[in-house]
Amino acid sequence: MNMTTDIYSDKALDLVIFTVVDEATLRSKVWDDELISPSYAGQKGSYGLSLFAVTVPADTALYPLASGQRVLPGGYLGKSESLEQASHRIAQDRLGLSLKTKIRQLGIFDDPKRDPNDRVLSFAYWGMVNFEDIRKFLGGKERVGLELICSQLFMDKFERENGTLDKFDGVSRFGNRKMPDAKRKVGHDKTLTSQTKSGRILGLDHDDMVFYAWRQLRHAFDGRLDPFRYLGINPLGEEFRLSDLQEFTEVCRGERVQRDAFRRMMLAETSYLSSTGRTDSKRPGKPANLYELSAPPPAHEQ
Amino acid sequence: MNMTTDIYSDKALDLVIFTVVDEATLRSKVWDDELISPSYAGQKGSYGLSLFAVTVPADTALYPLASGQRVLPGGYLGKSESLEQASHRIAQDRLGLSLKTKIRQLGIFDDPKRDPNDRVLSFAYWGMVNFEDIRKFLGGKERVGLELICSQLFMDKFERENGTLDKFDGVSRFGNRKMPDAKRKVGHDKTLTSQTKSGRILGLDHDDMVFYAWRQLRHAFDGRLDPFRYLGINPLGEEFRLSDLQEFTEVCRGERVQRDAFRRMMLAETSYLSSTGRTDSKRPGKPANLYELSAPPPAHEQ
DNA sequence: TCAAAAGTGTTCGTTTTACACCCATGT
DNA sequence: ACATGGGTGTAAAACGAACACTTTTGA
Repeated sequence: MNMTTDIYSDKALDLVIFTVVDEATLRSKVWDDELISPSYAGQKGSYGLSLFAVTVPADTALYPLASGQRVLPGGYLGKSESLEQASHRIAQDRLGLSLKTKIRQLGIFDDPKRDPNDRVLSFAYWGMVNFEDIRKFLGGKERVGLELICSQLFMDKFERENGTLDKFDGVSRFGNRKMPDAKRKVGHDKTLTSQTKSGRILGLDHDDMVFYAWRQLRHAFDGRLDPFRYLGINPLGEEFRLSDLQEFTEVCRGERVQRDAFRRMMLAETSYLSSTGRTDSKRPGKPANLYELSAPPPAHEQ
Repeated sequence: MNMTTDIYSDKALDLVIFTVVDEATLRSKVWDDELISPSYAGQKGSYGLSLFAVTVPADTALYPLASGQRVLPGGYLGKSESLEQASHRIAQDRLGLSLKTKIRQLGIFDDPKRDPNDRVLSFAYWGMVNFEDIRKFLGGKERVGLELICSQLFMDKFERENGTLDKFDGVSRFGNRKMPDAKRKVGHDKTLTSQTKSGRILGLDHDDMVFYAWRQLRHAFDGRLDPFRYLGINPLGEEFRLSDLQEFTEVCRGERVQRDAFRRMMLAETSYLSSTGRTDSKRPGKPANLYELSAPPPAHEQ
């Protein structure tokens, strides 16, 4: 616990902390519906797995431009700490969270923000935590909550409104990218919340931070490399169904994968999975083979 | 011309400015051999195209840790300017260069540097300029020079010493990445200059900046998207041979491409090239068809 | 006639995609 | 029996690497 009072008030860090949780767990473990946005109240249908980012209400004194809105947890850089250390301290101070997971630099955000009189540079960092690790710190005086980024239900809805998902290189509530049109000579076309009719979700420029952090998160799941080794977490537990891993992947990437193709890719020679030999029949249908990560995600070294 | 004296001395910007030039042009237009590193003096054989980064001697007063070494051009952030503006002003002040090209953020470098008593955060930016635009500012009181990153000759040499290039996902004087082994479950293995026997090239942590900027530069050339639209320059002139574009690509990526495959990819339906109908027979061999960019790189808007 | 570089045809193996079918369980 | 998801076979299509061959110029 670092009682840094000696801080640079012109150097802020904002954290995009992702977590993935299924609807059933969320409903049973989070009692305060206001902490989840959009709220589940009166919501029909099952969400399945959902990807969230941790948010807090904007401190009106510090962020006059964002009063009443929610923002990413942030803080100032201490004079005697590295950026990496600061990101861990801020997670600890603001959320109570001990980040054992790997955290990565996203970039510098230069937009006018917070006190408009004081120029503040904002360094964004991102990482993913297990839901269990953030769960107990939700709510409280700080009103720590979760903002939905993508879910199975969100993808269904998006598909109904915008046609098939495979025209997109990933969709989320914070924006998406259209696939290059094959005929057009230009690259991907991105759409952020600032350009949609529904408008911005968080205060300040934090929607952009979430969007770009999410774009980086997606990289954890391309190729056949172990995403959990990259992220430094193990959200699925000791052993899991392939379909669980698939759902996890789909929600993080904001796109659908074909079941048989996914299975074959994951079970290829070079895979990071190994069969445990056991099966699970807790759910309807044929019992599923269970798999585990060949190498556990390394503990985060400081 | 911005006479900013009001600066943040704890916020620095360093610029990785790439340029590509062929040996003949370099020899005929740069009279001072000391500005090119490694020097051409006594060098046999043709370099062909080469990729360089712009460097300056370290200011011993400002950078006691790097006295005698060369470093990237840099400067401090002004109180009234954005990071983007600062990067342009620094290019102007330090080099005389009007950056009309697009410049991109690379990241924050937090290492101890410059005055060891004063904590300085360094924001790295990168971009590519046409050789003609930087040429006239080489030399002078500031001793502006070029540091080789990759060239056809470098790749030849590397190939002789390390076996075939296709085990690597790009090679350069500032480091390389080995391809994932297909059997191994881990990702790419990178080697930076700090880990090689030849050791670091530039002072401070600027080798790392060059390496990571170069890794981003490589992205301009993957896929079938127009690299020059991405970079904001047009280094090949109005019309060019496909083999010129190929050499340019190879030197920037630090890897070889098969001639026929390259041709077919570039001339596919979705290409960013269009034939001008003219041919060029200035060089030996069959006259080459000339091509142009379907869309010119957009002028950089400030 | 030869070297040099441009440009094309064709093969072969791999990867991707799609679709269809079979399997094992609980109700 | 049948709904529900798990798991596999297979074939068409797309892609990529490799190789060999043809073409057109200057020397």
